[in-house]
Amino acid sequence: MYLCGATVQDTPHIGHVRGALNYDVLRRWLIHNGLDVYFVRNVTDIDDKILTKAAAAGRPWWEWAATHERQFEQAFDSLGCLPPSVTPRATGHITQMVELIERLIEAGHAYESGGDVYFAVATFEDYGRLSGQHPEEVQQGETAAEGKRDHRDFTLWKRAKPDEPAWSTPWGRGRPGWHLECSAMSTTYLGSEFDIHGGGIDLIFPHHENERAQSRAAGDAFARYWLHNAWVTIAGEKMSKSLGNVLSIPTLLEKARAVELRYYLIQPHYRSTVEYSDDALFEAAQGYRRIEQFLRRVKDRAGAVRPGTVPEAFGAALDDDLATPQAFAVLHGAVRDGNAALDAGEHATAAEHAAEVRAMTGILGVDPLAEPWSSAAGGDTQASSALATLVDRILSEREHARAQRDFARADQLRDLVTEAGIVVEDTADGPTWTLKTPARDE
RNA sequence: GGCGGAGUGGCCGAGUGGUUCAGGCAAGGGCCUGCAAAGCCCUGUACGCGGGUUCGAUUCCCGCCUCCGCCUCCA
Repeated sequence: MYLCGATVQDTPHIGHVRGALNYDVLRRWLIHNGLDVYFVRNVTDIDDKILTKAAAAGRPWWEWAATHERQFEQAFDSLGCLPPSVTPRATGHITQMVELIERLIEAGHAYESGGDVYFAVATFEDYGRLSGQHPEEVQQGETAAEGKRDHRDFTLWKRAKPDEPAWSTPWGRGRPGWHLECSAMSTTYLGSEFDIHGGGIDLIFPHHENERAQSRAAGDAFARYWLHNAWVTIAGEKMSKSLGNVLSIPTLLEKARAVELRYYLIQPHYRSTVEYSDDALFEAAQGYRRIEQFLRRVKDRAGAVRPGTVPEAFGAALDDDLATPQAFAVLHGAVRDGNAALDAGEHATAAEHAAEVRAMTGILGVDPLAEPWSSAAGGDTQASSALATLVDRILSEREHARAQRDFARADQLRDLVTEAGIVVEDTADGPTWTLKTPARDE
């Protein structure tokens, strides 16, 4: 799989992460099915915007890129994305790009013009096939370059301007065009033909159309399947700096736990627009806590829970174009049935459902009992053993009081721990307690 | 101008020619509980508007309205 990763020009936002999460779920599902998934997520670390922003900040462009690359990596990691098999940077693959351009020029699909190299769109009959665009109808960009033979032609290599980073090539010094980078990096690691190429819906045209044109014109079969995830919008609009509605990951992680944010973003179908709202995020978090709670109940009352097998319906859902909404419905069904079994005192049945729940949440990357969430939660929802002993003692006192029907005393003791942020539950097997999960506005 | 997506019950969010059809959150009622909490059960009868096809349409066809995206190196 090849995923068009970030142009590391700014802080990652919820949209970047949404795409990454969709492909992470797909990847986990493929791995679960026994496939050997080689996952490439590239980094575009040379680009106009990086140069502009770095210059504005008075920093070297490479430092600017490295700083933001780190931020993206942290964002992906914090949300539980499996690390890619490889994370190629554009600047590390100039050699492969130059080779690809040479092949295209040789085949008559590209031409050099004043130090720039362009792809000749008219030489590739299949142009427009991926995006459904009719080349003759495409609006001409504002920056129509002078050296182009045809306004639809796009840049493979740009001649260096003074003071810009540049690499030496047979056509002079310059830097790569964006579309070219992905063609070169994907085939370098995945071969001339590979299975899945993903990215955001905006990349269909022109980015992916151009990638496909270049690579196929050069003789590579290229991607067999294309996946495009939809946007996260805010108040019905796409996020953008100019609207001032960009939701950065650090900001969001103040509102909800990382696993809850992940849960929120993978629940809708990847091709549906997610209309972000705090309320919707909090609702999703509530839904997640129900699952978390169920596993905790089972663990407390029926012992350790290991991941089991996934229900057939769950797999059928994911096999159908990654239908996560239906998959979640199956998951919730298992939680409900498991809870019911627990209420009925059927611990073995409850444990079976819990095992299914762990298997399913594992594929979705939100298993509360698996890394990284099990340990990440440690600081917040678990207490040190000394304090745990204290709470147990207090609750034990309360049980004595209850046994003697001294409910005033019992409630007093419960209030004591409740005020400390502990939630007490009385079950058929005795009382259990847990630290209160931080809720909204807290 | 070209290409594409969307309008579903209080909210989020699936889906389909008809009978139960999601699922979650919230709400109301019930069970359980000393009281709670958690959990379980029940309830709501929705599909932008106007036509058409059909025994029957939210789902198919036609028209319309509204919103959004891409064609500017933005996931």
